[in-house]
Amino acid sequence: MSSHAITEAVSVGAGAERSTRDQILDASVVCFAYAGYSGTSLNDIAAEVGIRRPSLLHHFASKEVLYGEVFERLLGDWFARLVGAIDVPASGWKKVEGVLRAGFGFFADNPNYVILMRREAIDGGVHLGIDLAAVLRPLFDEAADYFRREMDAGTFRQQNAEQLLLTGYGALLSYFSDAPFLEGLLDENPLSSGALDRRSAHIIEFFQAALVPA
Amino acid sequence: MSSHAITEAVSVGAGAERSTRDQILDASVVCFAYAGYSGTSLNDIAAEVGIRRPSLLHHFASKEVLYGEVFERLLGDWFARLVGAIDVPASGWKKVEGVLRAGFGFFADNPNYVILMRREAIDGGVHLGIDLAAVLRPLFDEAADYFRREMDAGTFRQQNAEQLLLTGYGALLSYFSDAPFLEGLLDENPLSSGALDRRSAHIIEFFQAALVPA
DNA sequence: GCAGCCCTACCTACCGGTAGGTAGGGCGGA
DNA sequence: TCCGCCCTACCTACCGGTAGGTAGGGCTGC
Repeated sequence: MSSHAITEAVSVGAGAERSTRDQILDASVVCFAYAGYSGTSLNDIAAEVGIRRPSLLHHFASKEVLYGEVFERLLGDWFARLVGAIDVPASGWKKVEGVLRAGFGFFADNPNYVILMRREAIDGGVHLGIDLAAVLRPLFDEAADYFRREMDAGTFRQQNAEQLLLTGYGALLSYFSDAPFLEGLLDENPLSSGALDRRSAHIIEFFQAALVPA
Repeated sequence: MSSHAITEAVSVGAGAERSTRDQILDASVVCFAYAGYSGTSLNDIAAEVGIRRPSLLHHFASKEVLYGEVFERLLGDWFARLVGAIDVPASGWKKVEGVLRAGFGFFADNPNYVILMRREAIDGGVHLGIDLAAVLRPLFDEAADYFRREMDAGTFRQQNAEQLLLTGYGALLSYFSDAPFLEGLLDENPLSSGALDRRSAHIIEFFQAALVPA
C-alpha cells in the first residue's frame, strides 16, 4: 500500500511521547481508511509505527480485535461530539444548524474517520462485532421525532423526517469520503480550508432553503 | 466471502445461455461489490461461475484486466442512461426532475454498480487505469452551467451550482451504497419497492423545495 | 528476579498467475 | 468419408510471494 507516502501524515502531530499502543491505533486509522480492512496488512501498520508485526500482536490479540478497537474509539469520539451539539438549549432551525455544523466540523477534523465509517456502512459491518446501526438508532429516532414536532408546529416544511435525515447523512459524509474522487471534479483539494468553508456554507444554505418556509 | 449466500443472486435471471465470459463478468460485479477489490479472490468469482481459476484467467488476462472490464461496462451503461435523460427537450425543474429520476432508476436497477462506484470513489480510482472524475467531468460542468443559467433566469433559487451537484450526488448514491447499514435504521429492506418509492418521492420533493422558489 | 516489550524464526493458508495436458468441435484435403 | 490439424475451453499441479498468527529468546528497567 505504498506506506512511504502516508508516513508523514501519521508522525505529524505525534507528541513523541505517545504509547506504542496509541501509536498503533493512530497508524491503524490511517491504514484502514486508506486501503480498507482486507487491503491493509498488519505489516503495513507495524511498519508505520516502526516495529515488527509480532510486536504489534503483543498489544492486540488479532487484526479483528485491533480493527474493533479503532472503530470503538471512532464511535466514542463521534457520539460525544454529536450529543454535545444536540444538548444545547436551542430549537427550530438554529438547533439543526448547530448539529450540522458539529457533524461537519467533526468530519473535517477527522477525515479518516469518515472513510472508515463509510467503508463499514457499505460492508454492512461484517468486520465489526457491534451493530453500527443499532448504536446510532436512538439518536436517529430522536432526531426524526424532533423534525416531526417542528414540522407539525409549522417551523419546517412538511417532509418525510427519516428520509430527510438520510439525505443529510449522505450530503455530509459523501463530500469527505469521496474526496479523492471529488478533487478531479473541483480542480482543488476538497479538504483545503477554502473548499471546506464553501462546502459548509452550501450545506447550511441548502438545507435551510429546503426546510424553512420563506 | 461466504459465496454460498450470494450464489442465487447471480444465477437468477441468467437465461441459461449466457457465454462463460459474460457469466464471469456478472459474477465479478457481485463479488467486487460485495467484498471490494482486495477482498475478492479470483477463486471466489470462479466458484460462482462453476469453473476453476485458471479457466477464468483464460478469458481475462489478469484480475486487474477483469476489474477494468467490469467497470467499463458499468460506466457505459450509466453514461448512456444519463445522457438519454439529459437530452430530452425539457427545461427548468422538469429537466432536473427527469435526470434525478433517471439516476435513481439506474441505481435501483443496478445496486451493485452503485457500491462498486462508491468503492472506487473512496479509493480514488487506484484499481482503475482510467480517471473516473475526468470521464464524468464534461457532464458535471455541463450540469453546473445549466443550473447557473436557470438561477440567473430566476427559475431556481441562487445556490453554488457545483456544491448543489455534489449534494445531489451524495443524496442519490448514499442511499444505495449504504443500504446494508440503512436497513438497521429503517426497519425495512431499503431496496424493497415500497422503500424505493418513498425514497424517490422524498428526493424529488426535497430538491424541489430547495430549488424552486415558492 | 522478573515483568514488559520487541525481536528473529517459523508455521499454515491462501493469494495471483503459469505450465502443461486433455477433451472435443470445425475444417480442409486426400 | 475420414484423417490430420488447429482451435477453444477447461482441467490439475505447481510457482513465488504474502497473509495472519505463534514460539521462544534477549534486552531493559523496576
